[in-house]
Amino acid sequence: MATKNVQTDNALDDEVRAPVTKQQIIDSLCGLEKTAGFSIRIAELAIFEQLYQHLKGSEISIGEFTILRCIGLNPGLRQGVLADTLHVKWPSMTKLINALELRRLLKRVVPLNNRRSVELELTDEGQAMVTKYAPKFRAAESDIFSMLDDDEYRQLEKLLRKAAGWLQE
Amino acid sequence: MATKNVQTDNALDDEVRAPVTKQQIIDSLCGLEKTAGFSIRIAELAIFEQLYQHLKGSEISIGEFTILRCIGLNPGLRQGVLADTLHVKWPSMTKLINALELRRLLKRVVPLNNRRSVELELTDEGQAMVTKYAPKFRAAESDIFSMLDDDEYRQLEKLLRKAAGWLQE
DNA sequence: GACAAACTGTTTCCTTTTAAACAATTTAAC
DNA sequence: GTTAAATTGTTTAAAAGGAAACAGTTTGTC
Repeated sequence: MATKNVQTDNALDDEVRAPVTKQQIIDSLCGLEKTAGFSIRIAELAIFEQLYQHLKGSEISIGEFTILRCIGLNPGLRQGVLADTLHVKWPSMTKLINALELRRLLKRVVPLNNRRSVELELTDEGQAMVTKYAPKFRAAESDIFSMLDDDEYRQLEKLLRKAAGWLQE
Repeated sequence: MATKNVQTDNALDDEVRAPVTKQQIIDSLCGLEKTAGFSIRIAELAIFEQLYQHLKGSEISIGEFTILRCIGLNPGLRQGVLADTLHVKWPSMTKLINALELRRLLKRVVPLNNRRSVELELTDEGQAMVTKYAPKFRAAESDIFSMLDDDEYRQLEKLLRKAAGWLQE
């Protein structure tokens, strides 16, 4: 009896299904209908791995830069609104803002008319940091999305913004 | 002296910069050039919050379903390749696969010709789970992306897939 | 064949993120 | 006015995720 050779069948199968590449796996799932949710997750993770590589060694992380830029463009922004906008939970935002405040990149201002809330403003150092790193982020973005031509990039941006905006409130 | 009223200036500012909505903050950042990286992150987070809501109470999470579907479409898939494809680290994949194996939704098969590696296959229960939940995921997807018409949806999927695929290897 | 190097996963430990409970302030109802 | 409910953040405890070190297996070199 050849009972010892049970696994041989699998060894045979191996030759059939052989080396599966990441691209083939992606394609197999994307071949199904309605898989933008999957695609957007994979794309986002891939893009942020790249962005992290581009910017490692910087004084600020991607998330910190985003927070500073939001505040710079919207002075007086409340902390909770910022958290909700960026889809991070309030406790996480508390820690992030604490760290940035300690580094004197932003200020907490408690307004007279609502002492529960916290309004955020950049310090001069914070503004300088945004100014310094904005070009680096733009360059990284161009590099990472080099597989798309200008039209495709704009189209993608438009569609993403429509999706994100719609789901926002 | 009115030194006590220092904060009054801020109270005045409040009226000017007033209530900032999430949409306005998104718009302020998207108004800049080269912000697809930001948009894709916000969109992805928003979409997965929705998807989570649609599917909470299910027997399997979004990630678990994705793993099972990948294995179902690519039987014999190696664990490390799957991890790299889905952009999770190997230790995380070990935990996920352990849990799914304990629930008897998949099998680990160690091939004779390479006893280092682990090939993954669905059990009948695992296959049944995929079959059961696939329609629910499709329905959730349709609902979540209802802001896009068919053309826009297909275009988005195409662009995301191009970006993800390009960055994959 | 024996030893070094590469491959493939796993374990351990630490950081980050989240959920749940808490505290302070304001608004609303009576 | 007082008390109940809503708003806005913070703290604490638990879960998830990742980096570094580890272990077993295979391949290549002498």
